[in-house]
Formats: sequence, structure tokens, C-alpha cells
Amino acid sequence: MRGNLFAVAVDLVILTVREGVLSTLLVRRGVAPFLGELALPGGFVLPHEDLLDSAARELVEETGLTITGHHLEQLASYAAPDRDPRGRVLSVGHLALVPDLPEPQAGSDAAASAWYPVAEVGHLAFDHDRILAAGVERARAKLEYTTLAATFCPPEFTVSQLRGIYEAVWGTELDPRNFQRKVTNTPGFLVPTARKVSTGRGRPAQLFRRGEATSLHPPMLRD
Amino acid sequence: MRGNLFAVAVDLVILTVREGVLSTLLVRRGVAPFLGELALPGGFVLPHEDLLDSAARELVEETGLTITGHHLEQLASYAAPDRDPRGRVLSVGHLALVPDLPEPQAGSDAAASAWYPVAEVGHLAFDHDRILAAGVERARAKLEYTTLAATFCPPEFTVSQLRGIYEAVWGTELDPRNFQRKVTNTPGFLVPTARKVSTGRGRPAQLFRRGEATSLHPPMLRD
DNA sequence: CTCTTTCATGTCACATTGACGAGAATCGGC
DNA sequence: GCCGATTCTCGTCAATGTGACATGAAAGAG
Repeated sequence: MRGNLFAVAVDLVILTVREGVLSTLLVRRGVAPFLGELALPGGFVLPHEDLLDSAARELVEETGLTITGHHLEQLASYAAPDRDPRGRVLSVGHLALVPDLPEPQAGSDAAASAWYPVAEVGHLAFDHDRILAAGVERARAKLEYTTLAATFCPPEFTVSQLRGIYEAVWGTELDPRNFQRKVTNTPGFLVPTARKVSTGRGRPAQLFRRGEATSLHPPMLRD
Repeated sequence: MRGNLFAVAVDLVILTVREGVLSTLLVRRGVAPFLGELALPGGFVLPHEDLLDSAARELVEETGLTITGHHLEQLASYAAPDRDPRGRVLSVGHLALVPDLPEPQAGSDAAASAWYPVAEVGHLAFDHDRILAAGVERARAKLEYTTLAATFCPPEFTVSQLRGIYEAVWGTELDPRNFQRKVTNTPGFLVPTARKVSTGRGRPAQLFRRGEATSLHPPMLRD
């Protein structure tokens, strides 16, 4: 067919919000190129795998999370001729949005993986900086016109928690009252849980679950 | 490195608006798989090429257009194990937006290429239907919040022509007066040409050039 | 019991939008 | 040369969404 063949890898930008800080899962490389540097979790696509399947498999291996209920989408592909010293490797970046995990993780596949605040991430192996930047920008954009912020939340959550997601991802502050009006007036975004309340320090908040709506019309603007 | 290698191709969704109809450039295949069927223009990535360079080269070969001033972006990658009977081929879809070309083309690379109204396109070779659908959807979305509609237009154009682009891409009708107010009130979208006017059948229209603005705030909604 | 904190609801000015009216400038036909 | 059709351009008005801000409701801390 053609002589110039590529190895194909999937790399994952896995985003979550931990204690109000947008964070991503990174692994410290234990093998040949860029040894010891931080990189996105990822791996080569197996012979009979499709891209999204491969990304889902990597996600499970790194976090133990299955895709059910979570969000995983393709970002973009990177194939600069010199991006990998071993030869021609095309990497398909993916974006995963997950809720704050109970524990980072223990004896999983890549034990060297941990969460890092996105704002503090410096240089990464390969061209993973660019992929991470693309993932963060995509997430920021998608919060504007979709209901995806809820995928960062546990199954039941308050409006404050949801607002915290927006503030962490966007790096801005939002007016609690206007935010509440916006999300509660958007049909299908939030379904109130059976009168349950939770508590922190002030008045208890109503708990919600995700609604069926996926898009936000009109969008939530961040200016 | 790994045994499972891929051939990597770029495929192009080239969109334009011809006589008020959103159209795409397709080629009739003259070789082995899917011989005789319609397909997106594209080809394999050369040994030292990056993806966007490869797509730009294909665009030149198919249309004679250089990228200067036009729009070319990556869409997504497709790598289902059985998408190509010859073996594992990963295709990186790209989207190009071009103005209505003076002539389809003549003795260029793929002489079998021609413009087809998007609405009338049936089944395509490989999984090119999906790529085309993704390209059209991306173009529709981008008209909402960017000034990219102008890339469909010649260097100088009227507000009516621009509105025709929106109507063709979205398949809707827009109020001429509200549309005019919207685009002329958006700073940096349109720069009025030195008082020139054009003509069709009614009152002559002001000619504009593209401004420097790339995003639309607030966006143009299509409902 | 009062203060503080956070949730929840409401008000008001302002900008944008959608629907529409009407004048300005051209052309084709009589 | 006049008339009507056509299209560009500007303007009006009500409805809607947003930003800024006040205020009440429901908890815990001292």
C-alpha cells in the first residue's frame, strides 16, 4: 500500500476538579524516550482496537474508571515528523472528564501516576503540552454551551458544587445568585433530588442529579 | 517499537457555497477499493510531512488553491479496524472552507473531481460519510461564534452575500434587517470598502472586506 | 439568642434579539 | 420618462436574558 507507516498511540487528558482546582492525571515516564519526565497517560493502539476503545481501555488502566456515565471524546491528532525520536508516531489526543476520585490510586498499571493542578504543569514529554492545552481549552469551551460540567460532579450535587466546577475550569468567579438562576431555569439541566439537603456551614442546599439536557441554550457566557 | 503499524491518510471536506447551495468537492475513485464510488479527496501522508501540510498539499492538488487566506483545520481521526479492506489505515479528516471557485477545475490531479450539493450526497467510499457529516456540522457550529463565514466569500462582498452563506450552510432563512444590524454592529467583522457599490436588481449594496475579528461575541444564534 | 455563613428568591437597569415599518436607490417594463 | 417591483439601509418596539445588587430563609458557632 505505502511504505511510510506510523505507530499510532492514544494519549489522554484526564481532567477533574480537586478541592476547587482543575487538575490532570500525569505519569512519570519509566522508559526510554523522555525517561523521568511527566507525560500524559496513553499507549499504543492494539491491532483490532478502534481509537475510542483504546482510549477507554487506557482510562480504565490508569484510573479504574469505566466510561459509563463519564465523558470521553477525541481531541485531535498530532504527527509532527520529529515528535518521537523512535520514529513516526501519530498520537490521537483524547479528553476525559471525571469526578473527583476518592483516592488517587494505588497499585494500578502506571503506579507513577498522580494528579497535578493544570496551572502548575510545566513542560511535558513529547508534544504533550500542546495536547493538554487543547484539552483544557476544549473543556473550557464546552462548559459554555453544554451541560458537561455535571460530569465533574458526583451523582448528586448542589448548585454550589456545580458553580465550583465552572470557577475552577474557567479560573473566574461567578455570582452565586445569577448562576443559580441560570442553571435552575435551564430545563433539563438539573433534576431536584427527593427533597434531600446537605450541609456545610450555612443553610442546607438542595441536591440535584443530572438532567437529560446536553446543550445549553442560550449558552453560559464567561466574558 | 510495536508491530501494529498504520498507514496514515488525510481526507478533506472542502466546502463552498455555489449559487446558494452548500457544496463539497468529491472525487470518483479510479483505483482498487471502492472503485467507481464517490469519496473525499485525500491521500497518504508523506514521510516527512506533518498532517496540516499534507492536507494543504492535497488541497492545492485538488483545487489549485493555496491556503493563504483560506481556512483549513483538522477535524478528527478515524481508525476503525475494518474501515479499509487493504489493512489498517488511519484517516485524519480535515475541513477546508473556500470561496466559490471560478471554474470547477480541469486537468488537475484528480480530474474526476467535482462539486456536489451536500444535501444530495449519498453513500461515500470508506467511512467518508461520517467525515463529511462531521465537517458540515463543524462548519455550522463555527458560523455561530466565529467570523469564518467570510472565508466562503470573495475578497469583497456584500452583506447579502454573507447572509446567503449563513442561509446555505444552516439551511435556514434569516431576516435581512436583523442580520445586517448584527454583523455591522460587531466590531472588526466587516470593514467598509472605499464607498464602492455593486449591483444586482435593487438598490446597490455596500461592499465590505473581512475585518480582523475572528470571534463573535455574542454569538450568532440559529435556534 | 444573636452573629455569621450559605442557600434561595426577587428586583431593576441595560443590552440583545426577533418581528416589523418605512425610506432610499436601482432596474425593467410601459 | 414614469411606475412598480426589488433590494439595501435605517429605525421602532416588545420580549427576553444578563449583570449588579438587595433581602429573606435556614443552618451552625459562640
